[in-house]
Amino acid sequence: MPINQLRQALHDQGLKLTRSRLAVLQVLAATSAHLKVAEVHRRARQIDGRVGLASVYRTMELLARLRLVKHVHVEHRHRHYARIREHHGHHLVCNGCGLVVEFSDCQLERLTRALARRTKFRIEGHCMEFFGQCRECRCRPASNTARGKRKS
Amino acid sequence: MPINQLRQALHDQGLKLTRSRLAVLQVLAATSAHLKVAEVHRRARQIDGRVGLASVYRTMELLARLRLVKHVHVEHRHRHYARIREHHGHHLVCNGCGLVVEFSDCQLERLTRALARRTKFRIEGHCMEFFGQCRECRCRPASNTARGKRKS
DNA sequence: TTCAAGCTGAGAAATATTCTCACTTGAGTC
DNA sequence: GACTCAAGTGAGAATATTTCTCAGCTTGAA
Ligand SMILES: [Zn+2]
Ligand SMILES: [Zn+2]
Ligand SMILES: [Zn+2]
Ligand SMILES: [Zn+2]
Repeated sequence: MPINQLRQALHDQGLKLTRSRLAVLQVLAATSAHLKVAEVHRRARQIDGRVGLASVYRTMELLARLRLVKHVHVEHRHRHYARIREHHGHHLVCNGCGLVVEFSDCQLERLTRALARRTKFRIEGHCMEFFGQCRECRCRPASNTARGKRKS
Repeated sequence: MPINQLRQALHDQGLKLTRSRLAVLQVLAATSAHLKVAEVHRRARQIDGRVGLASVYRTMELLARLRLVKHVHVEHRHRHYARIREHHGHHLVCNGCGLVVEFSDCQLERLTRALARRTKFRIEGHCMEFFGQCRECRCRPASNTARGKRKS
């Protein structure tokens, strides 16, 4: 999302484009892996040393509300986020290096309808994720720091 | 899963069927909603007052390893589990009362193959969940304690 | 420049989960 | 039943993550 469009989106809700938010956005723009909040914070500080952890939490929550990021359900104790670029995006996640590939052709409409009919639920949404090993991690199984990324 | 089959499954791994585990299993057998660990603990204590919280955590982890329960990705701060009955089960979750309906016809094989081809990932698994309102909660939107269940 | 929300960072607080350890128990063997 | 011992336990401490609080700072508009 271009920065001016974002500024507009924030403005529409009476929100400001602040130092901290800019730093976090730069961090997200520079990676294609999912990150835990503490890691976003660490990287944001390299851009602007004054950014506080609480603000990163607040910003990630805001970005999730604006649908610019999304939880990834890796089985860690902490929350991981990945960027969203596509409108109705789902994620394919590499268990080795954290690389995230997005796709939007989830083809779940038919399943949704069938389930709704069968269960009498009003279905309001779904989450779907795939996980595995990316090409790079598959070819280099010994190293667990592919792409120079540490665990995060 | 009948109790003797479970005893056998535990035995095969050198594990025991203990008081705490039995209490947790009874709790799970008695509900069709997803539960957070603290709630499983509360209910287990009604069956056997000596059950400790740590044991419930350990038991849920064990049951997840045995594929008898599974995480549900509700957006709370704590972990929720739901029973698994079907072999390759996915969950449809009611946001109102926590009711979980299981289904296994996920029809993702084709999508999996297409994604693998396109991204060069080796795909090792997926998670998929649907959420919405069950019939009962849809008809009674004012109350948030449908089925006498409190938040958990 | 001035102003008023909106935001901020720091640290405290709340909450969830894991760990530790001395004691207990389940289940096999006699 | 009594004996054995590894597996399991409960209590509470420890750890980790996330949220809250609040006095002061910033952003964006006038
Ligand atoms: Zn990888
Ligand atoms: Zn979808
Ligand atoms: Zn319901
Ligand atoms: Zn499936």
